[in-house]
Amino acid sequence: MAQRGQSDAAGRTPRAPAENAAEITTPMPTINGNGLRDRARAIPEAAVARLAVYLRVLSGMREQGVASVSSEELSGAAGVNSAKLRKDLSYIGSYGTRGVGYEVEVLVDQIERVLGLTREQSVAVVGIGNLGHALANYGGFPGRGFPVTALFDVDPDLMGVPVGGIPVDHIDDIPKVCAAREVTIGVIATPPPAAQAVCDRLVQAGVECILNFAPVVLQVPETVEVRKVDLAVELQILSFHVARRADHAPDADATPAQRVNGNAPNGVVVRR
Amino acid sequence: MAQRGQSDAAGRTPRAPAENAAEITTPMPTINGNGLRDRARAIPEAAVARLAVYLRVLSGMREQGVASVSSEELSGAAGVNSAKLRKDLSYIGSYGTRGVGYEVEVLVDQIERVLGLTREQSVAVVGIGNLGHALANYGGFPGRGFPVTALFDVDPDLMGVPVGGIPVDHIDDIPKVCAAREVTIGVIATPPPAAQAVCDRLVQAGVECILNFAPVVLQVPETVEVRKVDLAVELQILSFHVARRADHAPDADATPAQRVNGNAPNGVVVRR
DNA sequence: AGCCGCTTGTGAACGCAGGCACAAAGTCGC
DNA sequence: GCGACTTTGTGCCTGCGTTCACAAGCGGCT
Ligand SMILES: NC(=O)c1ccc[n+]([C@@H]2O[C@H](COP(=O)([O-])OP(=O)(O)OC[C@H]3O[C@@H](n4cnc5c(N)ncnc54)[C@H](O)[C@@H]3O)[C@@H](O)[C@H]2O)c1
Ligand SMILES: NC(=O)c1ccc[n+]([C@@H]2O[C@H](COP(=O)([O-])OP(=O)(O)OC[C@H]3O[C@@H](n4cnc5c(N)ncnc54)[C@H](O)[C@@H]3O)[C@@H](O)[C@H]2O)c1
Repeated sequence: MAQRGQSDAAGRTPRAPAENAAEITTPMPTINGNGLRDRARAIPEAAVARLAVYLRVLSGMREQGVASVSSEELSGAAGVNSAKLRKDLSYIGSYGTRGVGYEVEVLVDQIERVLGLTREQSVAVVGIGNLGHALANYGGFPGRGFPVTALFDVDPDLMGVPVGGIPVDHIDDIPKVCAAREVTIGVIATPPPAAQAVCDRLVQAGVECILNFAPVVLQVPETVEVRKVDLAVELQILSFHVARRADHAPDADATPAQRVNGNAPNGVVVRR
Repeated sequence: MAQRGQSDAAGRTPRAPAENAAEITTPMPTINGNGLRDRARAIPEAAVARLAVYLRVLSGMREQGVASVSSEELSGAAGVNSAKLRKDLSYIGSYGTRGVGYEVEVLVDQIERVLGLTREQSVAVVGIGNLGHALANYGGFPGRGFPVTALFDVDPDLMGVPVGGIPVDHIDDIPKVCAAREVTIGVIATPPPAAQAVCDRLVQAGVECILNFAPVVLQVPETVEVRKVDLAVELQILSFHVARRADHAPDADATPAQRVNGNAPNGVVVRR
């Protein structure tokens, strides 16, 4: 029960009910209009998420001097099925060598290309509280092509104070600062009531990608991409599994199917 | 293009390739063995994630004195399709009144029941650095039934220091402390290299639900549920959309399909 | 009291994503 | 240079999740 695929509900913040169909179900000629253009669009979002994971694993391998990997090795390290991995990679092209595997260097380059990481994406964080501080101080982003270049808040005490090396600006300066620093991604870490207003400001400043930590459903134009990180929801999903397990376990034969081949009943498994 | 469903790749950390089949494809009598028990298991995980969102929206409504909602209103506020909302709610039972809608109070209670929120889930955070501090200080968790009751780290300077009102313990005390405080959920906020070891300790201490912030694929027994929050991946997905857009935009008619019916064709929507 | 309109709950259809399994393809050994 | 082995790339099939659309059910209005 621990795993299952990994299709899941996630960050995407839906909005109008209609464009759903519009996005993918474009009447039909989805693939006709223009083969090339649709190539990029054709990569399933789930695959994109996994590509990002592969990229991290591959980067680690490259650092350790690994020159080439097979789909089996890479999929193992990334925690996915090898067929899925190959299919994911096939979305971005054919860069493997049959009978051998993939060149780490090549894969890294290609995935970076597809994910748009060849160009650095400048990030702005709005709401420099507990979470905002953590994000601003985090060293993992700049190293991966996402330099945090702007911080915003409304608290007068924070104005000009450098956090993680960057001074905090007032949110009124969002348009000016974002334009100057070519911010492409906005991160919202304000209290929930302020989130929508902050979002609107970012959008007005031309930011088209938003990562939202506030537990609020943001309303945005269709041109803007929002992803939501909702920790309370994550905990509740885990809680659901606890509850489910509680309903299952007491009942004698409830879990046989899983134990049969799932579970190393007595401890074991792991094998990391 | 901004939306689309919200099925996505997400937190689930896969592992062995097999239990997939075990989990859902139980030979067949999935629904036979026992109708009731399978009810709970039958709720799609994607639906569980949305239920958590509905719950938050409903809680807000209740606080504002709203007594009843229609599926249309609620789905609008939650940013989903109304049919999907109704189907999600139908997984947990029939608590609506045709022609009228749902009683807010009832829905809140029922969703809480299904998500296992009737019992408080005690949370432990491991790795009290930037992120760990933010989590420990966050007031949103206790209020939602997830009291943070234990903090762990290895840094001697942190031992005993209270963060968010709770003193930090050494990770060697994980078994003892987790047992005493009945921790059911473990949150990993350590550097990546330490994550697997910490995870193993938590599992050994009997924690069966883990929320992992370290960009690492954790290996766990099948009995343990892991969800991953990977901010770098989130940013990369956003980056992908920037790149995609760059490929699309210059091209004249790239977005017509979406605009055609993408935009709240019949007004509706928005109304925030 | 009965009818009308509104909203739920769900059956059925559709489409995407995942997984299996194999043919194509290229390499290495001899 | 040829054969056999290895691993990729992908066609096909299966199944979940989403959406549509409508019948059933309930309250209110006349
Ligand atoms: N801290 C966590 O671990 C955590 C966990 C889950 C969710 N969240 C969510 O993340 C968000 C931030 O959490 P936090 O703990 O950092 O909160 P916080 O209260 O510590 O910080 C919020 C910051 O936002 C600033 N702010 C307030 N209104 C603003 C506005 N209109 N424009 C710009 N800045 C504004 C405040 O001055 C403050 O610095 C909240 O929505 C919270 O629900 C936080
Ligand atoms: N800070 C962020 O915004 C952010 C963003 C994305 C991901 N992350 C990830 O979250 C994790 C934590 O990030 P952070 O910025 O808080 O790091 P940090 O370095 O600030 O804190 C890490 C903490 O873990 C403790 N630690 C180290 N080894 C440990 C061990 N074996 N057992 C227990 N504790 C141990 C350290 O003492 C330190 O207090 C990292 O894996 C990071 O990649 C953080």
